[in-house]
Amino acid sequence: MGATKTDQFTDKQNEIAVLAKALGHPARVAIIDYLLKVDACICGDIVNELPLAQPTVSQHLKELKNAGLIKGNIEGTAICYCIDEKVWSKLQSYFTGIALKIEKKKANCC
Amino acid sequence: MGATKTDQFTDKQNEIAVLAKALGHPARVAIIDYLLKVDACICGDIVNELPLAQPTVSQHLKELKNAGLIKGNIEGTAICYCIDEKVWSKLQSYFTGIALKIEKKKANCC
DNA sequence: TATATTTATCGTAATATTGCAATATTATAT
DNA sequence: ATATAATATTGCAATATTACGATAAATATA
Repeated sequence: MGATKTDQFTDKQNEIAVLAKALGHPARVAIIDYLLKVDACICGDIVNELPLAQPTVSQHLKELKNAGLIKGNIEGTAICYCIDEKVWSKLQSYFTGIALKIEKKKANCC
Repeated sequence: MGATKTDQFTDKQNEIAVLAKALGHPARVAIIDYLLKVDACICGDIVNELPLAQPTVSQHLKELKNAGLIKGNIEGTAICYCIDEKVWSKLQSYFTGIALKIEKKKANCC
């Protein structure tokens, strides 16, 4: 007991859950914020931008990368982290879809 | 050690993280899916729709409620769960905002 | 009041996450 | 080759999550 029953849910449900979970920590939201703010792939500065030790930041970056939210390219001794564009449109359409469904009912609701 | 440093991040970052974390489990995504599918507030059936024991489902419902993603009204011996509309537009605009920012750059990126 | 029904809470075990110091790895520069 | 810089990995302690059986609480109905 204690292990998520991934196989009992649909691929789509698991995919959204993985992406949402990756964003489910303020440090990781902050990393995304920063990557968007500097409007470029950023090499290095991320650790200095966060109130956490270097290994902790590295771990959060790894989780964001595993989920597919960012990607990292090696640039000499530094690593260049970028927003990975692909999945973000999935998230946008997921939440836009929900917002549209919510718009359309209103009636049946308590 | 081991406790999230919530106070080191902005309210906005923490808010998104809380909402994302609440959706960071396939069972909770499935609950949202179901509430949207039946297109109404649903009293009762949720446990039967999920491959998990009743206490587990109850716990997931509680987490969704704590995050503000759903709300529950007592209806006699049953409880009526609904999508809570407020926060979903926040999520939509958060992800739409990101998608727009991603559209606008493309150039500076590796 | 007694019984059935529905949902919540408690207790507990298994697993996962968070954070950091210490260490290792990788690439550049000297 | 050696030193320097940047990032990753390891190991560990604290905390949180996940799941479920057992039990409690609340309401309806006989």
